[in-house]
Amino acid sequence: MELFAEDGFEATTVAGIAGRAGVTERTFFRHFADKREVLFAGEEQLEAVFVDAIADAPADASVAGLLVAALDVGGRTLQDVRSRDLAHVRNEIITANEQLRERELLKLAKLSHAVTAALVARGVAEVTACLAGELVVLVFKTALSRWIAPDETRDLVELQREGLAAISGLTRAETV
Amino acid sequence: MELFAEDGFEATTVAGIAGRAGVTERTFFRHFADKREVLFAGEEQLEAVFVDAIADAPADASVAGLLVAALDVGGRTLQDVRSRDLAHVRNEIITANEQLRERELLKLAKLSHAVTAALVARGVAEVTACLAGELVVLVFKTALSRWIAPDETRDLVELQREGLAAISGLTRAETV
DNA sequence: CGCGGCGATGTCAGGCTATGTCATCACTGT
DNA sequence: ACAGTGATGACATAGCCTGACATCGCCGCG
Repeated sequence: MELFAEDGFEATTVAGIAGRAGVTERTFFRHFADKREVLFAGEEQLEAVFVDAIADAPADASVAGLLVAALDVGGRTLQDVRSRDLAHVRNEIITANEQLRERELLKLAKLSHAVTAALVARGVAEVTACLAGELVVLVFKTALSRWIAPDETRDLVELQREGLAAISGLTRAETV
Repeated sequence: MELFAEDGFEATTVAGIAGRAGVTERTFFRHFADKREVLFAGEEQLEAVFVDAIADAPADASVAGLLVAALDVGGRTLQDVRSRDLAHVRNEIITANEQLRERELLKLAKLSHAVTAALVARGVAEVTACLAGELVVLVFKTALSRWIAPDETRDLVELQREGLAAISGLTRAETV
């Protein structure tokens, strides 16, 4: 993170990172699949939080209820584990580089896929679950990008609920 | 495409592609930014179609109307320019490789961004436009993945309308 | 205590992607 | 004929990533 913030992602070499960490380049690649992965360590854990929230929801919950549950627990967890400042720096690095943006999108897609699978496991129809999975991630990432804004004071969970409501409005209008 | 389908994306080298095309490796990189980009040539044109559809919509169209307009024109264009068979092969190659999936996500994100910008240009509020842009792409890609299925007989445009309606149902339920 | 397995790391070699630089060549308008 | 322009080839090189093998410290076991 230090090197990326200093020189930018592309200008930083793996050799440089390894050197700063006091290991060899080869060792670096034993810990991270590739250079970008450094910024996405622990992503599977967040995934697990979303999945568990869906699995642990009340048996009589509606699909929409499951979405809200996943978002609430997921949003709260992220807030706890990562400070807004750190999230902001990380975000600066990522948005400054296309390769990293790409990787982030992949991670979000995986999250979406995991949520979909969790919904299917609860008996939600395939197509619905797929759309719902996408929706959860859409709301999550949109809220996240607003949450890290310096002048934003609202809660991540609150922002997520707002986003969901906005989508509801958009799509309700469209069917008229 | 031939080489990718034969040996897979990773196994094919740029030297191989260039050789098959009768040019040097260096020349390959003058035409494509990187190895993945081969499969995404002409993506900006699709983007333009969506953007133009929004720009050219009736002045009194609602936001939801703009979304439908973009999806209808975009979906129809893709159907015309790319056969289902070709789209299927291309899709097989892409989904088989994570790097390519990554790149596709980036392209879709750019499409989303372009749609958002087009909406903003028509006076739609920033936040709404952003969500709507994501929504358009979500519906587009979901419909696309269903359209290329071998047993699917429906129209791409039809599938898009269906997806939009499904989302509407999902989010309407959630606000209750 | 000595020993062998095991996991993490270092070392070395090498392939592939991607870029910079310079030369060449065909084409074009004057 | 000539200079300009754009596409290509030839060459060199940095940097990413992987495979194969050696090394070292730790731990349990006899």
